[in-house]
Amino acid sequence: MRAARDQSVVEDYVKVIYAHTEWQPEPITTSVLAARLGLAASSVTEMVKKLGNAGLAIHVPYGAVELTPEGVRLALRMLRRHRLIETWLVEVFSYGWDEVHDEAEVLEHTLSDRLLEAIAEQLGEPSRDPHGDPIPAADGRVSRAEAVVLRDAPEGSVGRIVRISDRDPTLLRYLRAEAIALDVELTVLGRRPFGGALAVRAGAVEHDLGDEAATSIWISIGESTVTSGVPLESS
Amino acid sequence: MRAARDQSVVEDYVKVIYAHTEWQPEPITTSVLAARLGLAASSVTEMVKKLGNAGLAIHVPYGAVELTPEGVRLALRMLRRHRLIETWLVEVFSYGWDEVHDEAEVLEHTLSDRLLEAIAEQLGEPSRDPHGDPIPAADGRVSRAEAVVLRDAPEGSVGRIVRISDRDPTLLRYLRAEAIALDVELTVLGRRPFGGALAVRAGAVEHDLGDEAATSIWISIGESTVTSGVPLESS
DNA sequence: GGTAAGATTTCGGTGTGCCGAAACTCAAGA
DNA sequence: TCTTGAGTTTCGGCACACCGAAATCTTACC
Repeated sequence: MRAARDQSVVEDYVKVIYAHTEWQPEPITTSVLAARLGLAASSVTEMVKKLGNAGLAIHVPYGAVELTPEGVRLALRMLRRHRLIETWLVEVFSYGWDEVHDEAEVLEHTLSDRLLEAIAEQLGEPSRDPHGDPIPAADGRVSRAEAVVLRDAPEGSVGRIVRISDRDPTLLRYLRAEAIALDVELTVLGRRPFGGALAVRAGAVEHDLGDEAATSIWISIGESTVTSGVPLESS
Repeated sequence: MRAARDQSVVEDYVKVIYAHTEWQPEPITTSVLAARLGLAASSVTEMVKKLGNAGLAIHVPYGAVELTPEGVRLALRMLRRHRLIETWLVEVFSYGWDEVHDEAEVLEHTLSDRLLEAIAEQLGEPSRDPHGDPIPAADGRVSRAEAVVLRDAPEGSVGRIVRISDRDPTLLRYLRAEAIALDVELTVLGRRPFGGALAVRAGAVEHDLGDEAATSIWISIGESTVTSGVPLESS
């Protein structure tokens, strides 16, 4: 009976489904979802069916998985929690930005709303987390810089780093050591031949970035901002 | 597989077993344990057997349940977590002492050691929680005031309130409204006839306390302190 | 010492989320 | 159009902590 009220599995699925479309448009497939969650594909198929019954997701068999508005609301709630907690750990407890993910992964499911909102207030309702990901407001609104992933940025373009994916802590440590951080201005110099590294200039220093780095860094070429979101009410 | 590494059920059992002997000597029975945990007696019997196999408890069938040194270590660790979290919620987030229990009950299982110790440091390593319960040190030592439960205090005795059980939030709110709090000096005036209320004086005010209150308040009639505990190392 | 009441354990069974293997679907290329 | 293999779902099964009912043990009292 314990798991009956343990919402956290559902929360994880929904969060990952949503996050997948946050910086690119393709909806997620069950196998990618399985890989992200570290589960067998068969488990995910079953669970996605349950999400469907719960009104959180829509899944055409053999097709992609998409969230209902209800699912989006829950996902935004979880993303708000995750990112507020990450920010809090960095600001209040001096965690490194490469050290916050695992702790947030657990706490996002267990802090009460009351405590979470108290923390948000102490932090002054921040709008982005230490990696540049937007923190949804309590009402579900999200505002983020319009951005392209570095790999797809045209040669010669100049932009400000607005997001660095937190998927790989090793990469985060490397980037920090190289002084590649949020809000740093980057110039895309060009790509080395034969699918090689991407050459960029950050400040006065030039770097050759591998594919993992080039797909983890997002730059904003301009100052436009996108606002979206679904009200959180019934979550 | 999720529950395989979910230690929190074990942690709850061990914590309750230990807490039962914290302020009185009788070891706990499976039925009392079941009542405290809100579970069926049969479930507890089974789980206690597993605690035995795990080397955390000793249970002679049909007898009481006692912790091994290993079990005590885990229990102290959990009590430290629970009570530090309660203290933290009161100090940093202005929770009322009647509001902290449920949140702590969840978070004690989910905060990392790193975060917990950071919190302890911010609080200045407190030695007792908002209800007067001792907070075990990180090394497992416990120091608490020697105390008797109010119901058993001899008539005429004078003592300082050193602990108020947090089991019933309603009672806590009532006591707060009556200005009966930690460190208040209490005089036991006597018992009303026929198992009636216990009359006490707190400051200048007299109160008639029912049995629930009289078994929830502990007073120290002297200044002696008891230190105990088992090193926490391998927990 | 026997016995009944109460406490405790055993037993069969449940829901949940997970897994691997087998069966199935679909789309791309021949 | 047919084939094929990658991707997906179905199926049988597992571990876990739990439950109620039935069986068993203990203890207190006669």
